[in-house]
Amino acid sequence: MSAGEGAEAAARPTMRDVAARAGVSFKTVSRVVNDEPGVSPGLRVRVQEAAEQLNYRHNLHASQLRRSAPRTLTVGALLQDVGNSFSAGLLRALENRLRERGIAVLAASLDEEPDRERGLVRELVARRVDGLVLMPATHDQAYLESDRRAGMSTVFVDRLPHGVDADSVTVDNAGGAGQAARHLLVRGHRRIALLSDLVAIETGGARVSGFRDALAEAGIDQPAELVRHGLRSADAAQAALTRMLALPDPPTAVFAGRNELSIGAVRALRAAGASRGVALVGFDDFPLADVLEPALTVVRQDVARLGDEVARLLIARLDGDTSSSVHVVLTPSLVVRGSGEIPPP
Amino acid sequence: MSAGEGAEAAARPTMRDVAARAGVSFKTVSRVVNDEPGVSPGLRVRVQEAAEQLNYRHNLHASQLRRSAPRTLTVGALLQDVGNSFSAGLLRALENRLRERGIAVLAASLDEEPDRERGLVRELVARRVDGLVLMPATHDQAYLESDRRAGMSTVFVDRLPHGVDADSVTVDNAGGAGQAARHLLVRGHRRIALLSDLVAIETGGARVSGFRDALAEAGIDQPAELVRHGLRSADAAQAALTRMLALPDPPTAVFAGRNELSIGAVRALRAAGASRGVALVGFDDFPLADVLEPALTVVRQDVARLGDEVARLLIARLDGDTSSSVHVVLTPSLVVRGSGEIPPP
DNA sequence: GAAGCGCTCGACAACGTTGTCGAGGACAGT
DNA sequence: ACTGTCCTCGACAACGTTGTCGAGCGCTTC
Repeated sequence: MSAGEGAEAAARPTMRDVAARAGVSFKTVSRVVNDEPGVSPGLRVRVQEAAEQLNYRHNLHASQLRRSAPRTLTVGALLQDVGNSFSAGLLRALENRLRERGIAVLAASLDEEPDRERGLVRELVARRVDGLVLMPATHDQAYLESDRRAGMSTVFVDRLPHGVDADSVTVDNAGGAGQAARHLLVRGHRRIALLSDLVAIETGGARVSGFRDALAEAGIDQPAELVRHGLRSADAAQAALTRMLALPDPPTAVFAGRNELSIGAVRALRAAGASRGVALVGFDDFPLADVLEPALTVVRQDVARLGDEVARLLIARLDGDTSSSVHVVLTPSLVVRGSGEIPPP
Repeated sequence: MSAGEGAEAAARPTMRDVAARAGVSFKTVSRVVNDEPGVSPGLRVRVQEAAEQLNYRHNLHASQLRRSAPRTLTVGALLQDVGNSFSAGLLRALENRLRERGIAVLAASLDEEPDRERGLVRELVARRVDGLVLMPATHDQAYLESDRRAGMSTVFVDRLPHGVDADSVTVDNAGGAGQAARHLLVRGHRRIALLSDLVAIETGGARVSGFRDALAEAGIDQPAELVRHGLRSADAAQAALTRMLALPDPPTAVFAGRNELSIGAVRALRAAGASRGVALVGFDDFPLADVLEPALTVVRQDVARLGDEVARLLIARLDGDTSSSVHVVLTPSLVVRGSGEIPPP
């Protein structure tokens, strides 16, 4: 209709077009665009005006292709699920630190699917990201080796690397779960239910073993009826705990290994009218934990801190730090709010 | 130490390297990598083996540069804050739909800062994203015009475009707030407090006017002491409502214009011991709204649906749809849970 | 006033890939 | 056996940019 044949997008102007309009060579345009020295002030403004008039936009792909030290100023963040509060908070913290350096973040979710991880890594490598932040869904990341050698910096987050020697920032899951267990034990609880996601997920497994080790130290052998693994959702946790509460000898306390499972547990206790009778400690804090009744006692991981550490390590690697791998372990803290301090009957 | 001078990253193999190893021309490698016809089966596997052995990785930047219909298969998502549940849920929904098409998402947060929006758009354009999903922080997006003409598809989300003719997917904020108001009115409330974020934020403004219009229709003139704008956080909302509850003639119901403000309101009511005495309706659902006591009645926006619609429109544009702009408006729904059904004293 | 220096600017190659075109060989039809 | 057609494959240019190098000019220095 208006311009040409309708759908045709006007071709973007290049440095050559700007050069023609300003009456200089396109190399001079390159110098101006990149703020390089060696252009007289008068010419510089003439070029800038020409660029402005033509709506010239620098092409980072062409630039990156030619540069001697190629940098896409892009990193990938492969997280468990960018929609959940843990991954989302982490992503946000990463963004804050990386943006200061002009680095953009390609974000994607893995949903605990190993194939998805491998496929997305391939894509990110094809896009030549400078770095990768990985919350792995696979159990062996040896496949990353060749791309790391080719210059892709990698930092693992929340879970340790396996089969590859890379930096990581994790949380002491076993220690945190142990804290939770002892918190309940000192208050006299002996029948404590354990709700857990897949133990194959590293963090979940560590929480389970940290928890059970603490019980074992106290000489308690947890019966199978009070343990449920493989709970993938709040609904599953709710159902599992509801069944336990109906046992002849129900638990007097509950430990939920992940925030969604805590929510399921709260619902189950609520439905059974046991909110104030059964103690509950969750792993992972979440926005409204303090306005529940009773307010939820949790083991909190500092997500912002986690993201900061990851960004710090990644930036150091991008800046050429080739020292040996660093493994930062953050200690989670127990936030006492009420639900975990309910005594046994 | 081990290889060369330490920090030196091994240069990545190119199609030429693969070609040399397979004993073919590099153009043949290109054909194999892109699954183009015209290569005999035998040669094809020989090339694939050579690529495998050298850990060859396709370079999307070089590819995109040369292609006649350049596509980076990347879109930008500029949202309010990728760390909050609304933006994060939206991002996740977008990702689901876009990944099916092999499109990656560059995500960033605007924090309601106009300069940040303009700067990030510049960056995304320099990266030649195929499309842009924008939850604008500016009040005029005319600056997008030239880039849109140059082929960047744009879909607005949550807020309408201004100064530019682009698709949008929004929620009927005024209608939703009106629903909330009428819900309280039919139960007999007359003194209803209004907690709102900056009215300059489009969605917030629409909610405020929808709410006040509904009150006006019922012949109610809301006194200034029951209205607070510019509340940027849960704490601010809590403080504001706490003051209102201390009035000689306190509100019998509260409408909170955003989920964080609802949380502040819950805390204020809790602290004043008024949880069961003052009705509360919030705008925006959030994960634990149903386990509060009383459970929170909210106006819910379907975030997944929002993301789906945005992705659908964006993909259509990427596929060359040049029909005139579409403005999808989703109707939010009132989720009745208890807090909004408390009668006036 | 000649030599030398420093600054500005442009010509050209190169980055890794895809698009175009044509060479060469196998095969079918006459 | 000859022509024509199809298929496979390679040579080369081009995408938009940066790196290298050298030409041209004005200025200082002895």
